[in-house]
Amino acid sequence: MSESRSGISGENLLFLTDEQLRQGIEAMFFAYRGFTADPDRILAGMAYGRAHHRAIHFINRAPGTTVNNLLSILGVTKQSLNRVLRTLIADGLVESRVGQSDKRERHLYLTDDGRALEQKLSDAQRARMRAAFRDAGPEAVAGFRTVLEAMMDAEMQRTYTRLKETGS
Amino acid sequence: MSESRSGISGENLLFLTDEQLRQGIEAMFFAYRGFTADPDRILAGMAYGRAHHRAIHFINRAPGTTVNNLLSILGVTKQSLNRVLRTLIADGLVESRVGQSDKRERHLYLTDDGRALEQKLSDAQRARMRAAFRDAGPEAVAGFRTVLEAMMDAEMQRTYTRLKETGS
DNA sequence: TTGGAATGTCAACAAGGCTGACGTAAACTG
DNA sequence: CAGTTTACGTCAGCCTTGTTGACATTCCAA
Repeated sequence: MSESRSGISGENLLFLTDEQLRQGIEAMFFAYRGFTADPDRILAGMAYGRAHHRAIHFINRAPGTTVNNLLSILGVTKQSLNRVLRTLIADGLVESRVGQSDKRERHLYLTDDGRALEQKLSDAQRARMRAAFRDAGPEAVAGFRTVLEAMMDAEMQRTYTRLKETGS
Repeated sequence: MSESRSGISGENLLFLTDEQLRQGIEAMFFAYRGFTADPDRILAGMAYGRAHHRAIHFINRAPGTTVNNLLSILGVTKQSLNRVLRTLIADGLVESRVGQSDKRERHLYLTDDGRALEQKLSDAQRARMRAAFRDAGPEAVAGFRTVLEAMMDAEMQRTYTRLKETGS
């Protein structure tokens, strides 16, 4: 099950060696640390953490999203999300509007302050991503995205694609 | 600073637009969830969490590593790591041997039980990685690794490379 | 022999997950 | 219209995993 399987079939499968997979695993681990490092540093000063960043990111990405929708994107419980949203709303970074057609729903929007923080955080995160993309080149970037997409749960893959199409 | 910069230079820089970067960011977010999902599920049953998995992984990867070395790989405080190590040692998954040349140091090894758990966890994680690699193909995998490496902090890049060379 | 390094441990705390229970208002449904 | 379901909020309590600060021990090295 965890045997090396080099060069047994027609194509070259050396990239599927356990050693290669392990390197991929470690690359994910170390890279994710870098990925979150810059926004984390900014947030450390304030009373916010990574969870706030995620909420702000996806509210900005899909303005007017409902709480339930955000919940399914973030993959946490409503209690967990609520704790974060409560502080963001209290601090005037997020606005929660009662739905028009369905008044049970709350639609979430960033305020001007919220957008300002979002900019600051994603500028920092994008700067690193941009440097990495530039260093690696367009073909490496395409491969990067292909592998990441294949690594997602099926449901998250759909969410990711939906967001991608909404974006541009 | 966060302006789109498409097609201004000689080469095609469309892959560096803010929209592309944002998609990269979201891909990392969703993929990392998938990346940790399988081991997390296994660990949920036991009294262990992701921190235990990480410790076990790197002790297996570099048997005999000192606590300090592990600390710098994992990037947490000694108190945090110690809490994890203590339970692993108490449960007989990790063995801590006093150093021979320097008796202040503790060298860490997996026991047979520890190796068994490591196998179980990394089998699960590798299965997903293998499927993703296979779907994406060798060139995408190469790109994936190039971008991830460029995304790491410089220090982690060195750690990653050192481990990589030790491995094979 | 003394200072500093490596390690371990105690205490306290915070972020951010989780479950369970409960309440309210709105919408849906028979 | 009555009853059920849905969306959301909230309280209480728990867990893991991170943090600081303080302090003890052991041992190497100047």
